[in-house]
Amino acid sequence: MSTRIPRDASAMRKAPRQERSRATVEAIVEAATHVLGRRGWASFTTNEVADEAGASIGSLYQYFPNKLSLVEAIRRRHYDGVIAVLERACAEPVESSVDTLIEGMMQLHNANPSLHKALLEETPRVSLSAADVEFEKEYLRCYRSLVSKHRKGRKAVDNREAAHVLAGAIEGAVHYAATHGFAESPAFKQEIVSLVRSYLGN
Amino acid sequence: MSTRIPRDASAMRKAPRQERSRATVEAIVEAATHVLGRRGWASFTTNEVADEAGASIGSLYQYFPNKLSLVEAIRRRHYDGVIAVLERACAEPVESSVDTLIEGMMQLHNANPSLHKALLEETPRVSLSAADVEFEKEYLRCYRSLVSKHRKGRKAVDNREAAHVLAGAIEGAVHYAATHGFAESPAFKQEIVSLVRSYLGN
Amino acid sequence: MSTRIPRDASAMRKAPRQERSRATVEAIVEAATHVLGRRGWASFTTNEVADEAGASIGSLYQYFPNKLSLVEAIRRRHYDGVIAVLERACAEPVESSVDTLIEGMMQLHNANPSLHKALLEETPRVSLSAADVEFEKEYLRCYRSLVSKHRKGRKAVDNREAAHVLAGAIEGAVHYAATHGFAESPAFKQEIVSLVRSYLGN
Amino acid sequence: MSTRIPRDASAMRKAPRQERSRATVEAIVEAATHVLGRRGWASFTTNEVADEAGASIGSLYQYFPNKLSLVEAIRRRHYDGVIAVLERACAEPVESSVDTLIEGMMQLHNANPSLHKALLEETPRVSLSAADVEFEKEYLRCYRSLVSKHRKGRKAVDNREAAHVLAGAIEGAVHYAATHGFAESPAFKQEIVSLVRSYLGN
DNA sequence: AATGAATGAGAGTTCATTCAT
DNA sequence: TATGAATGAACTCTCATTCAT
Repeated sequence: MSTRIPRDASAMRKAPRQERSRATVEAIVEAATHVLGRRGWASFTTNEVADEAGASIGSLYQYFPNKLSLVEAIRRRHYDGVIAVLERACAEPVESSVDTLIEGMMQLHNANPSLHKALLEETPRVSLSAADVEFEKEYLRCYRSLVSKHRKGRKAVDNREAAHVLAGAIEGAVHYAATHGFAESPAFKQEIVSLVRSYLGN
Repeated sequence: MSTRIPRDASAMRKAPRQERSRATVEAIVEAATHVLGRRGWASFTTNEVADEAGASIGSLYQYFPNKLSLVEAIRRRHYDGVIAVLERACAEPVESSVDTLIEGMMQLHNANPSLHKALLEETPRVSLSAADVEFEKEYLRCYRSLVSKHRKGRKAVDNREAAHVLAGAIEGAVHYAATHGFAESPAFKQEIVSLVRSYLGN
Repeated sequence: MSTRIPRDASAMRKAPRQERSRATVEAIVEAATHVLGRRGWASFTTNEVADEAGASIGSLYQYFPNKLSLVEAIRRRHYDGVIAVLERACAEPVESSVDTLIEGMMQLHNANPSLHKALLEETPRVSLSAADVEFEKEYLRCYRSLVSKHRKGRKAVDNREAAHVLAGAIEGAVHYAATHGFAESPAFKQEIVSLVRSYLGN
Repeated sequence: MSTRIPRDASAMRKAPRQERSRATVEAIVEAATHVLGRRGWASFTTNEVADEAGASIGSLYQYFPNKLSLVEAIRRRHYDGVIAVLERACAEPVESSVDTLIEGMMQLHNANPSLHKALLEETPRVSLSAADVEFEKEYLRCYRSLVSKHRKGRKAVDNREAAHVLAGAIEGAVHYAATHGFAESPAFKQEIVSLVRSYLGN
């Protein structure tokens, strides 16, 4: 069935109160991650997720309002990883920050390539949940901070635009690497680094 | 039903021989394009495509072995557009080639944003059809030629790597522009151009 | 599952064009009638209907958009029967019209008591389909005509109100008879007739 | 799930002994009444009832063996109201009794129309619980008494039949009024009164 | 006595695909 | 060659009910 897309996919149906249920939710998200990586979105079924989590399908739906919300939970975790990498890079001195950034991004995407392919290329994006908006804001804040650190004296408006371009370009290059088998290549990584460096003027 | 993905998605079941058949096939691909843009992959149904094409579902399956092959046909057309842009850029003198390239890519993605979103973010990629491989080869040949034209005197191996990075980065930046509402902004386009120029050393 | 009620339950998804499909639709409605009578609404399942009709579940949904639409089709047939009885009664001379009316109504409800119980007491009513409105209009037209034939010289407004009351009362009495085991009793029928007669003033 | 109907729906699992329990049971029935009126039978869920009652689902099942028993409790209250109206009417002098009866019935059905619609048209009737039988007996006793008061000198057998017919007709007419928007109309009420009066011979 | 997490059978519905006409 | 009726596996999701705590 072609996955009628609901609008409210991001919210959890109810928060787990007891310790027991928190573990259940955790196991479900864990299982969903495995299943999505293994099968891809097209064959991702809620029953298999529940099975793998060792929970009943009923329990799954007690906490997740629909299939898509499982993937949104996974996406949220991915976002957390991205933000962490960005913040780590920002905290570095200028010289090493780009290296740290690209290294971190490559690791993130290469940790589970098929999962990220499914997440980025197959799963329908829900139309801007609150969490999405929050992520985007944080994400761009980091990129802007990075850009302005490298390009002292430029106009803020330009830096803002540059942050967008940089974000898109890095994501594209890293994703390309991950899907074309260059994820482990240090030379490829270096090449991305030099793309970023030359753009930022170092 | 979870869209069991077949292997032979790209081949057409049989080539249309008569004039009438060719028109039918054309109408079907046209319709598929509309439906995919309108509904997204999740609600893309072969019956709606046949309907919109003014053909019967039976006729559709006479020419396309399965649902995915419809999308592959669309993707092929997109590829043709990409190659055309690349070749146009290559044919230009060095100074204007980057501008032409980015301009062309932006137009391509912005002509039908929802279609491209569906094509790039939702539709499962068939595992390397012959056409895919062919496209990739041509695509990279163009990028390599572009890179080497700008970076005279560098080693071929490095240029090959640079071509990959450039391809990924441009795709990422352009896709970012298209999905974040910057597609019409000349300033954004200029920013991408300057990313590419600084990387290529001009 | 507690039968989320859809709004568009009355329309058929598509009209059967060929002879073959007309037969299928007919068989499905027939089967639905049996199943509803046998099981009641609570255990009325689309799969059993398809089974009993000798059709596949897919065929059923090709013509009926959802479970409720099956019952609406049945209800429409019941309505047709009611109208037929009313028109027959109207066509009679005044003296025998009430008798004919009650007789017909009793037969209608007693032909398949469990079906009518399910139809009238269990099945959710869809909020006023076009067919419903049409039926109500015709239904009341008949009752008004009946009332005014008996009560010459009364005001039309009063007759209109009387038609409503009469309709409700007859339905109630007949339904009571059917559900309490008096459906075959001529004495009971006569008692209803005398209720109606005394009200209409004959 | 298709609402497997249990036999023992009416019995309460255990009688509430303490004051607190009695309050809980009261709150649950109250909540069930609201939910049934608000949602209709199709979307009436035990979990929502418990929620609205401020009790846990476990507590609910401590006092009510199943979902249907909740509705039976509601139905019992409705029955009590009906009997009260009937007894009030019986206690009146002949001249005013019919008026009192119809007035009371109209009020009863119009107090919460959607609840009564759900109760009478949607909720499956359990096959003759003891309470049902008890109610029916009392109900008919009242109607018989009313009939015989008006129709002195008729045969008891006829009066018994008339009581049935009258009960059915009044219920039908009142229900018709409630579901067709005439519940507040004094003229409509008068019309029902005159139906009853003419039947009873006054 | 009360809680609420867990269960899971089973329902409705879709849609890619086939094949008789 | 074209049609469109027919198929049915497979999937999502609900909710009455139980039972460990």
